[in-house]
Amino acid sequence: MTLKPTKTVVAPANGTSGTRAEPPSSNRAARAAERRQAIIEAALEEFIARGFAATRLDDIAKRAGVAKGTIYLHFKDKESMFEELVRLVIVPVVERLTKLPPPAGSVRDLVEVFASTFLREVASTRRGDLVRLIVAEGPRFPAVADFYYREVVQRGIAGMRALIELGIARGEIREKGLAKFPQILVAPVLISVIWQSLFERHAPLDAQAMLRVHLDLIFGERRTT
Amino acid sequence: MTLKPTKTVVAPANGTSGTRAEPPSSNRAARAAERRQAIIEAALEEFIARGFAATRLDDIAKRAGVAKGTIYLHFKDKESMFEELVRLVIVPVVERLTKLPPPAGSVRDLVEVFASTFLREVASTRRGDLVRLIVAEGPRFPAVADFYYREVVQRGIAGMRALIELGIARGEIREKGLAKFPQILVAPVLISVIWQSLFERHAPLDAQAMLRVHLDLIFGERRTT
DNA sequence: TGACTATGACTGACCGGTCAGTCATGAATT
DNA sequence: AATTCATGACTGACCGGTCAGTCATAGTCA
Repeated sequence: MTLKPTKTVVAPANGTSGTRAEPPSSNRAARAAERRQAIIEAALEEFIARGFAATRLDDIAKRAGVAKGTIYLHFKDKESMFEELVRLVIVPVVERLTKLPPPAGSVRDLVEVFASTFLREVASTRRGDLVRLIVAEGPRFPAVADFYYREVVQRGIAGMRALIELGIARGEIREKGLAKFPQILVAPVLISVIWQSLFERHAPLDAQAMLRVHLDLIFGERRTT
Repeated sequence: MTLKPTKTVVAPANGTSGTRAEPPSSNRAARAAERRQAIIEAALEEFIARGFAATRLDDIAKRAGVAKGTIYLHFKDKESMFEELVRLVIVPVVERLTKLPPPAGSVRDLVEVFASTFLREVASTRRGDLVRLIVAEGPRFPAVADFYYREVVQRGIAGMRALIELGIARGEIREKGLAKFPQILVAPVLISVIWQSLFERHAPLDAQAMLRVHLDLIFGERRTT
């Protein structure tokens, strides 16, 4: 025990209490929650950058500004930490997207709003890499793949199908077969996400523009009478 | 390897030695090549199943029926082995696909033949998982990502674009914007590959059928008049 | 309020297993 | 005999997980 690490000075003030400049939030539970959050963010960052197997808990701890042991106060082990992490990040996004659609306007507009939101919220953020991470680690984490399928894919497909059927009923969509493969609707968005994280530096892709072209394919050329 | 105490067979002179021996490859170079091939296949299998970091060289060796040291007679280390592996698997596929298109028939037929071949040759084989592997490990192996971009993606995009422009010129394709985003053309195929390796067990996907619907979108409903 | 104690969040040195890479040994080939 | 190839026991670095000890904080009492 030679040096006393600075510890307390780390946290950026939460700015709640004006009088006291208290770097660490005072309350114990609050501090714990903060640390937990820091661990989650650090872990996400590291897992995305290195993949599950190559990520070192020491690095997560260092990035989170926490000792390694602390991680084990919040998570059982590396594996369940990873699984829980995915849930923690996905759930709020799904919730956001779920309660999005205001049932008005043309189907095309609906889809466009939806997909654009997705692009903005997911494709161009850290969450985009999370999708890649799931693709990468899914086969080795059935629990993660299952969860992702149930919470995201299945719902997404169902929603898309409903929209497509509506579009067909209203005569906006000509291609009937599309209802059997809603995947086609989102394929370019997915491709954008993967493209960006792999080839952005070779050839950046204008995801929004690509999406528009794709929707033109499905709904016919922009018919803004 | 119960090898007969045979001789070389490489003999320059006429067959002084027995004209025997090929069940177990006799020639030394041939045997080495065989082992190399076995290592490559085993490694591919393991890397696909576990990812780069989690793959053990001991397992590769065991699967290849070879001692670990032997691997190092053929590859510098784990990392360059992985990179070389990707090249070794991709190159022949690219060659096959490159020399495929016989320039005849409608553009739609051309595209359909091409994509179907791709589905058959890639999506439903071990090579499909290789695509997922590249997506997974790409960010950590710039060399692999670069190679893949140059050899596969760039060429593929260029080829698709040429086809699309031809289709537009011939009036088969209405949507002009497609030429700017050839990615859209192959998006469903890529999605198929990823879908199969992640969700096959939840909900198998008829890739060929999906492809047909997608092509209907682009070329208009089957117009076999 | 101030002093004293109990709590448990947090730490980080440590342990044990794992695994990439090496190399002395022996076998096969020339 | 000399050379080339293959082997697998071995080494040492690395890393997930542990736990005895520390100390800020909350609780208790006067």
